Amino acid sequence: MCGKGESEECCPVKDILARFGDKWSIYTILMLGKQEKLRFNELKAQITGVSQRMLTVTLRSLEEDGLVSRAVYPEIPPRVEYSLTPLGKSLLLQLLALADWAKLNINQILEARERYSKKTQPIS
Amino acid sequence: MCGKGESEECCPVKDILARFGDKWSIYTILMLGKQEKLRFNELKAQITGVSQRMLTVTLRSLEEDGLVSRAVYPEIPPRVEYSLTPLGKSLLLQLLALADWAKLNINQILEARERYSKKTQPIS
DNA sequence: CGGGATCCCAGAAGATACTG
DNA sequence: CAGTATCTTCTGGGATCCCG
Repeated sequence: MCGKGESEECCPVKDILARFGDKWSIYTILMLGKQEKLRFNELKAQITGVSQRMLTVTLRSLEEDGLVSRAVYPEIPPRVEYSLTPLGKSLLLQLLALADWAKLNINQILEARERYSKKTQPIS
Repeated sequence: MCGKGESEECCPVKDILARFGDKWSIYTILMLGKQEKLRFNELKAQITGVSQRMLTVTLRSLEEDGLVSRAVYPEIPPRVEYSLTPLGKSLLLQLLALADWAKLNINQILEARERYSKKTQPIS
């Protein structure tokens, strides 16, 4: 059962989602899913608002979980390429399904939000 | 394309996930998926570590997005029952798929983490 | 070029107390 | 019982500087 005793152990979902439930991980995975191999600054350019620090942190975390692999080429100037591991690709499939759901239902959610704001703030 | 210009608009995924990508939303949805109808304190008891404030906030947010419905019974003492809306149930399906993925791959991830920690800290 | 290290702040979230 | 209000504490994440 979930949530009765040690929620961490019995419910890996929470643990897993705690990892890529942050601001940038999912984005990063989706980007790497589109293009197979990307260099640091290519990724940074595509993820729009991300700072280099957060991208570094995110990539490290994904690497730690075995979702992303990091290839360093000892050249001058240095080159580092990131790509999804097989595990990362299998997660990608789930995220794409979730993305499809989101695209399909975004309007319903936006409508619900409007209805909600009108219900709580019938002011003016 | 995602991430080139207005990432919010072109990628509803991010927006959606920003909503239930927090600490408790997914848990809450999974709980409501199991039991159909739950009162506030029942939920609170099952979600283990959640504070009553965070549960309130989470439920409000889910209600606002039309994922959860809230039924208030004007009794003494008051009773409030929460349940998933049809939209919430459709999301539940996605989350269950994600949960399955997590359960299936949690070991690989844990192994990857161990490998990583040994790679970076060969100390002692 | 691809980061690591440090500083700092806003906002998220916990604890506690009060209320209809 | 199911919240709201307030206070405090903690953490995510931006800015900046530096280094191989």
